[in-house]
Amino acid sequence: MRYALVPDPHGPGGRLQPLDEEGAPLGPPEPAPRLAEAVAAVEAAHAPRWVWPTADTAYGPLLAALPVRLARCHDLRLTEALLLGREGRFGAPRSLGAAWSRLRGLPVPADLPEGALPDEDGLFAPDRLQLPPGTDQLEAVVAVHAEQLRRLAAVPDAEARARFRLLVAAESAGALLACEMAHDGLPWRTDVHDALLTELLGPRPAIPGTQPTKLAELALEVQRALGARPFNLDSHTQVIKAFADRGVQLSSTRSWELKSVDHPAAALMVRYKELSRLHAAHGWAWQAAWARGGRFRPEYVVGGVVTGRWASRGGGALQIPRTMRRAVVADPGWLLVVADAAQLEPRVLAALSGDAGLARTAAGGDLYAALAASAFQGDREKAKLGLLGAMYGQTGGGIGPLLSTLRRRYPAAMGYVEAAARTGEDGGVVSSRLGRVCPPPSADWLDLTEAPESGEAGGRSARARGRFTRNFVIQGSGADWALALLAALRRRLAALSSGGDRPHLVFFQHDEVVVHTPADLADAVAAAVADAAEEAAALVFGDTPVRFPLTTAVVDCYGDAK
DNA sequence: TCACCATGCGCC
DNA sequence: AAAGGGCGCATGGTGA
Repeated sequence: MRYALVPDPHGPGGRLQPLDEEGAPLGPPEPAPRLAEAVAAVEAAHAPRWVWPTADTAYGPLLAALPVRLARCHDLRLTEALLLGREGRFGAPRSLGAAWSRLRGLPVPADLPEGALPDEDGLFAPDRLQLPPGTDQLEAVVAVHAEQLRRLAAVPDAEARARFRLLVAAESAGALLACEMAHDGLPWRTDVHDALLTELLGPRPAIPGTQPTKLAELALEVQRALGARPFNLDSHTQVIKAFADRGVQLSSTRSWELKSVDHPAAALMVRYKELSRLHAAHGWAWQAAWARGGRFRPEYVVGGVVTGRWASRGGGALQIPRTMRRAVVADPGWLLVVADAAQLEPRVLAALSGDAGLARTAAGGDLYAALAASAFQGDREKAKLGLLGAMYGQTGGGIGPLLSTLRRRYPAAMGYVEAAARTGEDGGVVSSRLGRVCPPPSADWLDLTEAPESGEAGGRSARARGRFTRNFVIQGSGADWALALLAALRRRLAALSSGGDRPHLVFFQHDEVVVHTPADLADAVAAAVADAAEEAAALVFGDTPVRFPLTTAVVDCYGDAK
Protein backbone atom coordinates (compact mmCIF):
# COMPACT_ATOMS: atom_id res chain seq x y z
CA MET A 1 0.00 0.00 0.00
CA ARG A 2 1.02 3.58 -0.63
CA TYR A 3 -0.04 6.80 1.01
CA ALA A 4 0.22 10.28 -0.39
CA LEU A 5 1.09 12.90 2.20
CA VAL A 6 1.14 16.69 2.05
CA PRO A 7 1.69 18.91 5.08
CA ASP A 8 -0.37 22.06 5.47
CA PRO A 9 1.61 25.20 4.63
CA HIS A 10 1.29 26.35 8.23
CA GLY A 11 0.49 24.53 11.42
CA PRO A 12 0.72 20.88 12.40
CA GLY A 13 -1.89 19.46 10.02
CA GLY A 14 -1.92 17.98 6.58
CA ARG A 15 -3.74 15.61 4.26
CA LEU A 16 -3.32 11.94 3.43
CA GLN A 17 -4.69 9.72 0.71
CA PRO A 18 -4.36 5.94 0.36
CA LEU A 19 -3.16 4.67 -3.02
CA ASP A 20 -2.81 1.29 -4.67
CA GLU A 21 0.44 -0.01 -6.16
CA GLU A 22 -0.34 1.70 -9.47
CA GLY A 23 -0.83 4.98 -7.68
CA ALA A 24 -4.61 5.11 -8.04
CA PRO A 25 -6.57 6.49 -5.05
CA LEU A 26 -8.15 3.87 -2.80
CA GLY A 27 -10.27 6.46 -1.07
CA PRO A 28 -10.85 10.18 -0.71
CA PRO A 29 -8.32 12.60 0.76
CA GLU A 30 -8.18 12.39 4.55
CA PRO A 31 -7.64 15.65 6.43
CA ALA A 32 -5.32 15.22 9.43
CA PRO A 33 -5.41 18.11 11.91
CA ARG A 34 -2.48 16.55 13.72
CA LEU A 35 -0.40 15.10 10.95
CA ALA A 36 2.25 13.36 13.06
CA GLU A 37 -0.36 11.35 14.96
CA ALA A 38 -2.21 10.36 11.82
CA VAL A 39 1.00 9.32 10.09
CA ALA A 40 2.11 7.25 13.07
CA ALA A 41 -1.25 5.47 13.12
CA VAL A 42 -1.13 4.67 9.42
CA GLU A 43 2.48 3.51 9.72
CA ALA A 44 1.53 1.13 12.53
CA ALA A 45 -1.45 -0.23 10.62
CA HIS A 46 -0.08 -0.49 7.06
CA ALA A 47 3.59 0.52 6.91
CA PRO A 48 2.86 2.01 3.50
CA ARG A 49 5.26 3.59 1.07
CA TRP A 50 4.83 7.29 1.75
CA VAL A 51 4.59 9.50 -1.31
CA TRP A 52 5.44 13.16 -0.94
CA PRO A 53 6.87 16.07 -2.90
CA THR A 54 10.20 15.93 -1.09
CA ALA A 55 11.32 14.25 2.11
CA ASP A 56 13.02 17.36 3.46
CA THR A 57 9.81 19.37 3.32
CA ALA A 58 7.37 16.60 4.30
CA TYR A 59 9.35 14.29 6.58
CA GLY A 60 12.04 16.47 8.13
CA PRO A 61 9.66 18.87 9.91
CA LEU A 62 7.54 15.92 11.06
CA LEU A 63 10.39 14.13 12.82
CA ALA A 64 10.33 16.07 16.07
CA ALA A 65 6.69 15.13 16.68
CA LEU A 66 6.79 11.66 15.16
CA PRO A 67 7.10 8.79 17.66
CA VAL A 68 8.22 6.30 15.00
CA ARG A 69 10.53 6.26 12.02
CA LEU A 70 8.86 5.59 8.70
CA ALA A 71 9.98 2.53 6.80
CA ARG A 72 9.61 3.49 3.14
CA CYS A 73 8.92 6.44 0.90
CA HIS A 74 8.79 7.59 -2.69
CA ASP A 75 10.41 10.99 -3.03
CA LEU A 76 8.85 12.60 -6.09
CA ARG A 77 11.60 15.14 -6.61
CA LEU A 78 14.50 12.68 -6.45
CA THR A 79 12.61 10.20 -8.61
CA GLU A 80 11.79 12.88 -11.15
CA ALA A 81 15.48 13.74 -11.48
CA LEU A 82 16.42 10.09 -12.02
CA LEU A 83 13.68 9.61 -14.60
CA LEU A 84 14.53 12.80 -16.46
CA GLY A 85 18.15 11.71 -16.77
CA ARG A 86 17.08 8.37 -18.15
CA GLU A 87 14.68 9.98 -20.57
CA GLY A 88 17.38 12.16 -22.07
CA ARG A 89 16.22 15.32 -20.31
CA PHE A 90 18.98 15.56 -17.76
CA GLY A 91 18.81 18.72 -15.68
CA ALA A 92 15.20 19.62 -16.57
CA PRO A 93 13.29 21.11 -13.60
CA ARG A 94 12.29 18.40 -11.13
CA SER A 95 10.06 20.14 -8.61
CA LEU A 96 6.54 18.87 -8.07
CA GLY A 97 5.27 21.94 -9.88
CA ALA A 98 7.55 21.29 -12.84
CA ALA A 99 6.48 17.66 -13.11
CA TRP A 100 2.82 18.62 -12.76
CA SER A 101 3.17 21.34 -15.39
CA ARG A 102 4.79 18.94 -17.85
CA LEU A 103 1.92 16.54 -17.25
CA ARG A 104 -0.67 19.21 -17.93
CA GLY A 105 1.11 20.91 -20.81
CA LEU A 106 1.62 24.11 -18.82
CA PRO A 107 4.72 26.31 -18.86
CA VAL A 108 7.36 24.54 -16.77
CA PRO A 109 8.78 26.62 -13.91
CA ALA A 110 12.54 26.55 -13.34
CA ASP A 111 13.79 24.96 -10.14
CA LEU A 112 14.55 27.27 -7.26
CA PRO A 113 18.24 27.41 -6.40
CA GLU A 114 19.11 24.48 -4.16
CA GLY A 115 18.65 25.36 -0.51
CA ALA A 116 17.12 28.75 -1.15
CA LEU A 117 14.03 28.84 1.03
CA PRO A 118 11.56 31.64 0.36
CA ASP A 119 11.29 32.39 4.08
CA GLU A 120 11.27 30.69 7.43
CA ASP A 121 7.62 29.82 7.68
CA GLY A 122 7.23 29.30 3.96
CA LEU A 123 9.06 26.02 4.23
CA PHE A 124 6.08 23.87 3.33
CA ALA A 125 4.40 26.50 1.22
CA PRO A 126 3.10 25.35 -2.15
CA ASP A 127 5.11 28.09 -3.85
CA ARG A 128 8.33 26.34 -2.84
CA LEU A 129 7.10 23.35 -4.81
CA GLN A 130 6.60 25.64 -7.82
CA LEU A 131 2.99 24.62 -8.29
CA PRO A 132 0.88 26.94 -10.44
CA PRO A 133 -1.39 29.11 -8.25
CA GLY A 134 -4.60 27.41 -7.27
CA THR A 135 -3.30 23.88 -7.80
CA ASP A 136 -4.30 21.34 -5.17
CA GLN A 137 -1.04 20.02 -3.78
CA LEU A 138 -2.37 16.57 -2.92
CA GLU A 139 -3.96 16.18 -6.33
CA ALA A 140 -0.62 17.06 -7.93
CA VAL A 141 1.24 14.56 -5.74
CA VAL A 142 -1.15 11.77 -6.66
CA ALA A 143 -1.07 12.56 -10.38
CA VAL A 144 2.70 13.00 -10.65
CA HIS A 145 3.29 9.84 -8.64
CA ALA A 146 1.02 7.76 -10.89
CA GLU A 147 2.77 9.15 -13.91
CA GLN A 148 6.20 8.34 -12.46
CA LEU A 149 5.10 4.75 -11.87
CA ARG A 150 4.03 4.56 -15.53
CA ARG A 151 7.40 5.94 -16.62
CA LEU A 152 9.19 3.42 -14.41
CA ALA A 153 7.15 0.61 -15.94
CA ALA A 154 8.13 1.86 -19.38
CA VAL A 155 11.84 1.28 -18.88
CA PRO A 156 12.71 -1.32 -21.50
CA ASP A 157 14.33 -4.59 -20.46
CA ALA A 158 13.04 -6.32 -17.35
CA GLU A 159 16.44 -6.48 -15.63
CA ALA A 160 17.24 -2.83 -16.24
CA ARG A 161 13.76 -1.95 -15.04
CA ALA A 162 14.16 -3.92 -11.83
CA ARG A 163 17.52 -2.31 -11.15
CA PHE A 164 16.21 1.16 -11.83
CA ARG A 165 13.27 0.59 -9.49
CA LEU A 166 15.76 -0.49 -6.88
CA LEU A 167 17.64 2.73 -7.44
CA VAL A 168 14.48 4.79 -6.99
CA ALA A 169 13.65 2.96 -3.76
CA ALA A 170 17.20 3.24 -2.42
CA GLU A 171 17.46 6.94 -3.29
CA SER A 172 14.18 7.52 -1.46
CA ALA A 173 15.39 5.54 1.55
CA GLY A 174 18.44 7.78 1.50
CA ALA A 175 16.14 10.78 1.66
CA LEU A 176 14.53 9.41 4.83
CA LEU A 177 17.91 8.80 6.33
CA ALA A 178 19.30 12.21 5.43
CA CYS A 179 16.40 13.84 7.29
CA GLU A 180 16.93 11.58 10.28
CA MET A 181 20.67 12.19 10.45
CA ALA A 182 20.12 15.95 10.26
CA HIS A 183 17.59 15.60 13.08
CA ASP A 184 19.63 13.29 15.32
CA GLY A 185 23.03 14.85 14.68
CA LEU A 186 26.53 13.46 15.05
CA PRO A 187 27.72 13.35 18.67
CA TRP A 188 30.27 16.14 18.98
CA ARG A 189 32.13 16.88 22.20
CA THR A 190 32.67 20.61 22.25
CA ASP A 191 35.13 20.35 25.14
CA VAL A 192 37.30 17.83 23.31
CA HIS A 193 37.17 19.96 20.19
CA ASP A 194 38.18 23.00 22.26
CA ALA A 195 41.12 21.17 23.80
CA LEU A 196 42.28 20.01 20.40
CA LEU A 197 42.11 23.51 18.96
CA THR A 198 43.90 24.97 21.99
CA GLU A 199 46.65 22.39 21.70
CA LEU A 200 47.22 23.19 18.04
CA LEU A 201 46.45 26.89 17.81
CA GLY A 202 46.78 28.28 21.32
CA PRO A 203 43.97 29.48 23.53
CA ARG A 204 40.70 30.55 22.02
CA PRO A 205 41.05 34.25 21.07
CA ALA A 206 39.11 36.47 23.44
CA ILE A 207 37.90 38.52 20.50
CA PRO A 208 36.30 36.29 17.89
CA GLY A 209 37.90 36.70 14.50
CA THR A 210 41.35 37.53 15.76
CA GLN A 211 44.25 35.26 14.98
CA PRO A 212 45.13 32.63 17.58
CA THR A 213 48.55 33.07 19.16
CA LYS A 214 50.28 30.12 17.50
CA LEU A 215 49.17 31.26 14.07
CA ALA A 216 50.38 34.79 14.72
CA GLU A 217 53.72 33.49 15.98
CA LEU A 218 54.15 31.25 12.96
CA ALA A 219 53.38 34.17 10.66
CA LEU A 220 56.12 36.21 12.34
CA GLU A 221 58.58 33.33 12.03
CA VAL A 222 57.86 32.99 8.31
CA GLN A 223 58.37 36.71 7.80
CA ARG A 224 61.58 36.63 9.83
CA ALA A 225 62.93 33.62 7.95
CA LEU A 226 62.32 35.49 4.71
CA GLY A 227 63.70 38.73 6.09
CA ALA A 228 60.53 40.28 4.81
CA ARG A 229 58.36 43.14 5.91
CA PRO A 230 55.01 42.01 7.34
CA PHE A 231 52.80 40.57 4.62
CA ASN A 232 49.56 38.64 4.45
CA LEU A 233 50.30 34.93 4.50
CA ASP A 234 46.81 34.19 3.29
CA SER A 235 47.46 36.00 0.04
CA HIS A 236 49.00 33.82 -2.68
CA THR A 237 50.39 36.76 -4.56
CA GLN A 238 52.07 38.25 -1.49
CA VAL A 239 53.55 34.89 -0.50
CA ILE A 240 54.94 34.24 -3.98
CA LYS A 241 56.42 37.74 -4.04
CA ALA A 242 57.99 37.37 -0.59
CA PHE A 243 59.71 34.14 -1.65
CA ALA A 244 60.72 35.62 -4.99
CA ASP A 245 62.42 38.49 -3.13
CA ARG A 246 64.69 35.87 -1.55
CA GLY A 247 65.37 34.25 -4.90
CA VAL A 248 62.90 31.39 -4.50
CA GLN A 249 60.64 31.10 -7.52
CA LEU A 250 57.26 29.52 -6.84
CA SER A 251 54.61 28.86 -9.43
CA SER A 252 52.03 28.45 -6.70
CA THR A 253 51.80 28.18 -2.94
CA ARG A 254 50.54 24.61 -2.95
CA SER A 255 51.92 22.69 -0.06
CA TRP A 256 53.53 19.98 -2.22
CA GLU A 257 55.46 22.69 -4.05
CA LEU A 258 56.50 24.40 -0.82
CA LYS A 259 57.66 21.05 0.54
CA SER A 260 60.07 20.67 -2.35
CA VAL A 261 61.60 24.08 -1.71
CA ASP A 262 64.93 24.24 0.10
CA HIS A 263 64.42 27.26 2.34
CA PRO A 264 63.68 27.33 6.07
CA ALA A 265 60.66 29.57 5.51
CA ALA A 266 58.99 26.98 3.29
CA ALA A 267 58.43 24.39 6.02
CA LEU A 268 57.15 27.08 8.35
CA MET A 269 54.81 28.27 5.63
CA VAL A 270 53.44 24.74 5.16
CA ARG A 271 52.77 24.46 8.86
CA TYR A 272 51.09 27.86 8.88
CA LYS A 273 48.80 26.81 6.05
CA GLU A 274 47.82 23.57 7.78
CA LEU A 275 46.91 25.29 11.01
CA SER A 276 45.31 28.24 9.30
CA ARG A 277 43.03 25.95 7.36
CA LEU A 278 42.06 24.05 10.49
CA HIS A 279 41.23 27.30 12.18
CA ALA A 280 39.24 28.67 9.26
CA ALA A 281 37.38 25.50 8.36
CA HIS A 282 36.84 23.72 11.69
CA GLY A 283 37.81 26.23 14.37
CA TRP A 284 35.77 28.03 16.99
CA ALA A 285 33.64 29.89 14.47
CA TRP A 286 32.66 26.59 12.88
CA GLN A 287 31.88 25.13 16.28
CA ALA A 288 29.60 28.01 17.18
CA ALA A 289 27.78 27.73 13.88
CA TRP A 290 27.48 23.96 13.50
CA ALA A 291 28.29 21.99 16.62
CA ARG A 292 26.33 23.40 19.48
CA GLY A 293 24.51 21.37 22.11
CA GLY A 294 26.71 18.30 21.73
CA ARG A 295 25.63 17.52 18.17
CA PHE A 296 26.93 18.42 14.73
CA ARG A 297 23.89 18.78 12.48
CA PRO A 298 24.88 19.06 8.84
CA GLU A 299 22.40 19.15 6.01
CA TYR A 300 22.89 16.30 3.58
CA VAL A 301 21.93 16.64 -0.08
CA VAL A 302 20.88 13.24 -1.39
CA GLY A 303 21.96 12.79 -4.97
CA GLY A 304 23.75 16.13 -4.74
CA VAL A 305 26.59 14.81 -6.88
CA VAL A 306 25.81 13.77 -10.45
CA THR A 307 27.31 10.34 -9.79
CA GLY A 308 24.77 9.73 -7.02
CA ARG A 309 27.06 10.48 -4.16
CA TRP A 310 25.62 12.68 -1.49
CA ALA A 311 26.72 16.24 -1.02
CA SER A 312 26.29 18.42 2.03
CA ARG A 313 25.37 22.00 2.58
CA GLY A 314 27.02 23.98 5.34
CA GLY A 315 29.47 22.78 7.90
CA GLY A 316 31.59 20.75 5.52
CA ALA A 317 30.13 17.49 6.79
CA LEU A 318 31.94 15.36 4.25
CA GLN A 319 35.32 17.01 4.81
CA ILE A 320 35.83 16.66 8.54
CA PRO A 321 39.64 16.43 8.94
CA ARG A 322 40.83 13.17 10.42
CA THR A 323 42.34 14.96 13.41
CA MET A 324 38.94 16.40 14.29
CA ARG A 325 37.36 12.98 14.55
CA ARG A 326 38.65 12.88 18.10
CA ALA A 327 35.76 15.17 18.99
CA VAL A 328 33.20 12.60 17.87
CA VAL A 329 32.55 10.63 21.05
CA ALA A 330 29.66 8.34 21.91
CA ASP A 331 27.27 9.36 24.68
CA PRO A 332 27.78 7.63 28.06
CA GLY A 333 26.53 4.06 27.79
CA TRP A 334 26.65 4.24 24.00
CA LEU A 335 29.24 3.24 21.41
CA LEU A 336 30.08 4.03 17.81
CA VAL A 337 30.17 1.33 15.18
CA VAL A 338 32.36 2.62 12.36
CA ALA A 339 32.41 0.65 9.12
CA ASP A 340 33.96 1.47 5.80
CA ALA A 341 34.08 -0.47 2.59
CA ALA A 342 37.57 -1.70 1.87
CA GLN A 343 38.76 -0.66 -1.61
CA LEU A 344 35.22 -0.15 -2.85
CA GLU A 345 35.92 1.26 -6.29
CA PRO A 346 38.28 -1.40 -7.65
CA ARG A 347 35.83 -4.02 -6.41
CA VAL A 348 33.06 -2.20 -8.22
CA LEU A 349 35.13 -2.31 -11.38
CA ALA A 350 35.71 -6.03 -10.98
CA ALA A 351 32.01 -6.72 -10.48
CA LEU A 352 30.84 -4.36 -13.24
CA SER A 353 33.19 -5.65 -15.88
CA GLY A 354 32.88 -9.29 -14.98
CA ASP A 355 36.65 -9.59 -15.42
CA ALA A 356 37.36 -13.05 -14.01
CA GLY A 357 40.98 -12.31 -13.20
CA LEU A 358 40.28 -9.06 -11.40
CA ALA A 359 37.35 -10.70 -9.61
CA ARG A 360 39.78 -13.28 -8.24
CA THR A 361 41.90 -10.52 -6.73
CA ALA A 362 38.70 -9.07 -5.26
CA ALA A 363 37.56 -12.32 -3.70
CA GLY A 364 39.52 -11.77 -0.53
CA GLY A 365 40.62 -9.11 1.90
CA ASP A 366 43.35 -6.92 0.42
CA LEU A 367 42.63 -6.42 -3.26
CA TYR A 368 45.78 -4.43 -3.97
CA ALA A 369 47.98 -7.07 -2.34
CA ALA A 370 46.35 -9.80 -4.41
CA LEU A 371 46.74 -7.69 -7.54
CA ALA A 372 50.37 -7.05 -6.71
CA ALA A 373 51.01 -10.73 -6.15
CA SER A 374 49.54 -11.74 -9.48
CA ALA A 375 50.73 -8.93 -11.73
CA PHE A 376 53.23 -6.60 -10.07
CA GLN A 377 55.84 -8.85 -8.43
CA GLY A 378 54.31 -8.11 -5.08
CA ASP A 379 54.67 -4.34 -5.34
CA ARG A 380 51.42 -3.24 -3.70
CA GLU A 381 52.05 0.46 -4.28
CA LYS A 382 52.42 -0.08 -8.01
CA ALA A 383 49.27 -2.16 -8.10
CA LYS A 384 47.31 0.53 -6.34
CA LEU A 385 48.66 3.40 -8.43
CA GLY A 386 47.98 1.54 -11.64
CA LEU A 387 44.43 0.60 -10.81
CA LEU A 388 43.51 4.02 -9.49
CA GLY A 389 45.08 5.60 -12.56
CA ALA A 390 43.00 3.34 -14.79
CA MET A 391 39.80 4.35 -13.01
CA TYR A 392 40.59 8.08 -13.08
CA GLY A 393 42.02 8.16 -16.59
CA GLN A 394 45.50 9.11 -15.50
CA THR A 395 48.20 8.59 -18.08
CA GLY A 396 51.10 10.66 -16.84
CA GLY A 397 53.37 10.38 -13.87
CA GLY A 398 55.18 7.37 -15.21
CA ILE A 399 52.12 5.21 -14.95
CA GLY A 400 52.20 3.98 -18.54
CA PRO A 401 53.93 0.65 -17.91
CA LEU A 402 51.53 -0.13 -15.07
CA LEU A 403 48.55 0.46 -17.36
CA SER A 404 50.10 -1.79 -20.01
CA THR A 405 50.43 -4.55 -17.49
CA LEU A 406 46.85 -4.13 -16.36
CA ARG A 407 45.60 -4.09 -19.94
CA ARG A 408 47.40 -7.33 -20.67
CA ARG A 409 46.33 -9.10 -17.50
CA TYR A 410 42.81 -7.73 -17.04
CA PRO A 411 41.51 -6.99 -20.54
CA ALA A 412 37.83 -7.08 -19.61
CA ALA A 413 38.18 -4.63 -16.73
CA MET A 414 40.36 -2.23 -18.68
CA GLY A 415 38.12 -2.59 -21.71
CA TYR A 416 35.15 -1.61 -19.58
CA VAL A 417 36.56 1.72 -18.41
CA GLU A 418 38.06 2.44 -21.81
CA ALA A 419 34.71 1.89 -23.49
CA ALA A 420 33.11 4.28 -21.00
CA ALA A 421 35.81 6.84 -21.78
CA ARG A 422 35.27 6.50 -25.53
CA THR A 423 31.53 6.94 -25.12
CA GLY A 424 32.15 10.14 -23.21
CA GLU A 425 34.68 11.46 -25.70
CA ASP A 426 32.20 10.85 -28.49
CA GLY A 427 29.55 12.89 -26.70
CA GLY A 428 27.50 9.95 -25.40
CA VAL A 429 26.16 9.25 -21.94
CA VAL A 430 26.93 6.36 -19.59
CA SER A 431 25.04 4.87 -16.67
CA SER A 432 25.76 3.47 -13.27
CA ARG A 433 24.95 -0.15 -12.52
CA LEU A 434 21.45 0.68 -11.29
CA GLY A 435 20.79 3.08 -14.14
CA ARG A 436 21.68 6.57 -13.00
CA VAL A 437 22.57 8.42 -16.18
CA CYS A 438 25.42 10.88 -16.45
CA PRO A 439 24.87 14.42 -17.78
CA PRO A 440 25.27 14.92 -21.52
CA PRO A 441 28.10 17.11 -22.80
CA SER A 442 27.52 20.72 -21.89
CA ALA A 443 29.17 23.98 -22.79
CA ASP A 444 31.81 23.14 -20.20
CA TRP A 445 33.04 20.34 -22.40
CA LEU A 446 32.86 22.30 -25.65
CA ASP A 447 35.81 24.61 -25.68
CA LEU A 448 35.54 26.12 -29.15
CA THR A 449 38.77 28.03 -28.76
CA GLU A 450 40.61 24.80 -28.36
CA ALA A 451 42.95 24.03 -31.21
CA PRO A 452 42.07 20.74 -32.86
CA GLU A 453 44.97 18.37 -32.66
CA SER A 454 46.13 16.72 -35.79
CA GLY A 455 45.48 13.06 -36.30
CA GLU A 456 43.48 12.71 -33.12
CA ALA A 457 39.75 12.60 -32.60
CA GLY A 458 38.64 15.23 -30.16
CA GLY A 459 40.71 17.69 -28.21
CA ARG A 460 41.57 18.35 -24.64
CA SER A 461 37.99 18.84 -23.50
CA ALA A 462 36.80 15.65 -25.21
CA ARG A 463 39.43 13.73 -23.30
CA ALA A 464 38.41 15.49 -20.11
CA ARG A 465 34.88 14.29 -20.66
CA GLY A 466 36.23 10.82 -21.34
CA ARG A 467 37.88 10.85 -17.94
CA PHE A 468 34.60 11.97 -16.43
CA THR A 469 32.49 9.19 -17.97
CA ARG A 470 35.24 6.65 -17.28
CA ASN A 471 35.08 7.53 -13.61
CA PHE A 472 31.30 7.98 -13.59
CA VAL A 473 30.56 4.31 -14.17
CA ILE A 474 32.75 3.39 -11.19
CA GLN A 475 31.91 6.18 -8.78
CA GLY A 476 28.23 6.02 -9.73
CA SER A 477 27.99 2.27 -9.24
CA GLY A 478 29.85 2.61 -5.96
CA ALA A 479 27.23 5.14 -4.93
CA ASP A 480 24.51 2.67 -5.99
CA TRP A 481 26.04 0.06 -3.69
CA ALA A 482 26.36 2.53 -0.83
CA LEU A 483 22.72 3.57 -1.17
CA ALA A 484 21.63 -0.05 -1.12
CA LEU A 485 23.80 -0.58 1.96
CA LEU A 486 22.20 2.39 3.72
CA ALA A 487 18.69 1.20 2.94
CA ALA A 488 19.42 -2.33 4.11
CA LEU A 489 21.19 -1.17 7.23
CA ARG A 490 18.48 1.31 8.14
CA ARG A 491 15.90 -1.46 7.93
CA ARG A 492 17.99 -3.79 10.09
CA LEU A 493 18.69 -1.13 12.70
CA ALA A 494 14.98 -0.43 13.05
CA ALA A 495 14.55 -3.98 14.35
CA LEU A 496 17.06 -3.47 17.19
CA SER A 497 16.28 -1.86 20.50
CA SER A 498 17.49 -1.83 24.07
CA GLY A 499 15.22 -0.53 26.77
CA GLY A 500 13.50 1.81 24.35
CA ASP A 501 16.77 3.12 22.91
CA ARG A 502 17.59 2.37 19.31
CA PRO A 503 20.82 2.51 17.34
CA HIS A 504 20.83 5.04 14.56
CA LEU A 505 23.02 6.07 11.69
CA VAL A 506 24.72 9.36 12.46
CA PHE A 507 27.22 9.73 9.65
CA PHE A 508 27.62 8.63 6.05
CA GLN A 509 30.55 9.53 3.84
CA HIS A 510 30.48 7.86 0.43
CA ASP A 511 31.70 4.43 1.55
CA GLU A 512 31.70 4.74 5.31
CA VAL A 513 28.97 4.69 7.95
CA VAL A 514 28.91 5.49 11.65
CA VAL A 515 26.17 4.09 13.89
CA HIS A 516 25.58 5.49 17.36
CA THR A 517 24.25 2.64 19.46
CA PRO A 518 23.43 1.61 23.01
CA ALA A 519 26.58 -0.24 24.09
CA ASP A 520 24.87 -3.60 24.57
CA LEU A 521 23.71 -3.58 20.95
CA ALA A 522 27.10 -2.83 19.42
CA ASP A 523 27.80 -6.41 18.38
CA ALA A 524 24.35 -6.76 16.86
CA VAL A 525 24.91 -3.51 14.98
CA ALA A 526 28.27 -4.70 13.67
CA ALA A 527 26.60 -7.87 12.43
CA ALA A 528 23.80 -5.84 10.86
CA VAL A 529 26.31 -3.74 8.95
CA ALA A 530 28.05 -6.83 7.60
CA ASP A 531 24.74 -8.38 6.56
CA ALA A 532 23.64 -5.14 4.93
CA ALA A 533 26.86 -5.00 2.92
CA GLU A 534 26.28 -8.49 1.58
CA GLU A 535 22.68 -7.74 0.78
CA ALA A 536 23.74 -4.59 -1.07
CA ALA A 537 26.27 -6.50 -3.16
CA ALA A 538 23.71 -9.13 -4.10
CA LEU A 539 21.04 -6.56 -4.94
CA VAL A 540 23.27 -4.33 -7.01
CA PHE A 541 25.64 -6.77 -8.67
CA GLY A 542 23.74 -10.04 -8.50
CA ASP A 543 25.73 -13.21 -8.67
CA THR A 544 29.39 -12.17 -8.52
CA PRO A 545 32.46 -13.72 -6.95
CA VAL A 546 33.57 -10.22 -5.91
CA ARG A 547 33.40 -9.60 -2.19
CA PHE A 548 32.66 -6.20 -0.66
CA PRO A 549 34.16 -6.54 2.81
CA LEU A 550 33.89 -3.88 5.46
CA THR A 551 36.46 -2.76 7.97
CA THR A 552 34.47 -2.42 11.17
CA ALA A 553 35.49 -0.94 14.49
CA VAL A 554 33.48 -0.62 17.69
CA VAL A 555 34.80 2.42 19.48
CA ASP A 556 34.04 5.11 21.98
CA CYS A 557 35.64 7.77 19.82
CA TYR A 558 35.56 8.11 16.03
CA GLY A 559 39.23 9.09 16.09
CA ASP A 560 40.10 5.61 17.37
CA ALA A 561 38.63 3.83 14.35
CA LYS A 562 41.50 2.71 12.10
C1' DT B 1 29.63 47.35 -2.28
C1' DC B 2 28.47 43.03 -4.21
C1' DA B 3 28.92 39.11 -7.26
C1' DC B 4 31.87 36.23 -9.14
C1' DC B 5 36.30 33.83 -10.08
C1' DA B 6 40.75 31.66 -8.80
C1' DT B 7 43.39 29.35 -5.52
C1' DG B 8 44.19 25.84 -2.39
C1' DC B 9 42.99 22.01 0.48
C1' DG B 10 39.86 19.05 3.43
C1' DC B 11 37.23 14.51 2.40
C1' DC B 12 36.04 10.10 -0.65
C1' DA C 1 55.25 16.37 -24.02
C1' DA C 2 51.83 16.03 -20.94
C1' DA C 3 47.51 14.74 -19.98
C1' DG C 4 43.67 11.91 -12.32
C1' DG C 5 37.49 11.56 -11.08
C1' DG C 6 33.81 13.80 -7.65
C1' DC C 7 32.69 17.44 -4.11
C1' DG C 8 32.37 22.12 -0.24
C1' DC C 9 34.36 25.91 1.84
C1' DA C 10 37.35 30.03 3.12
C1' DT C 11 40.11 33.52 1.42
C1' DG C 12 41.89 37.08 -1.59
C1' DG C 13 41.42 39.44 -5.76
C1' DT C 14 38.81 41.42 -9.64
C1' DG C 15 35.40 43.91 -12.16
C1' DA C 16 30.79 45.78 -12.53
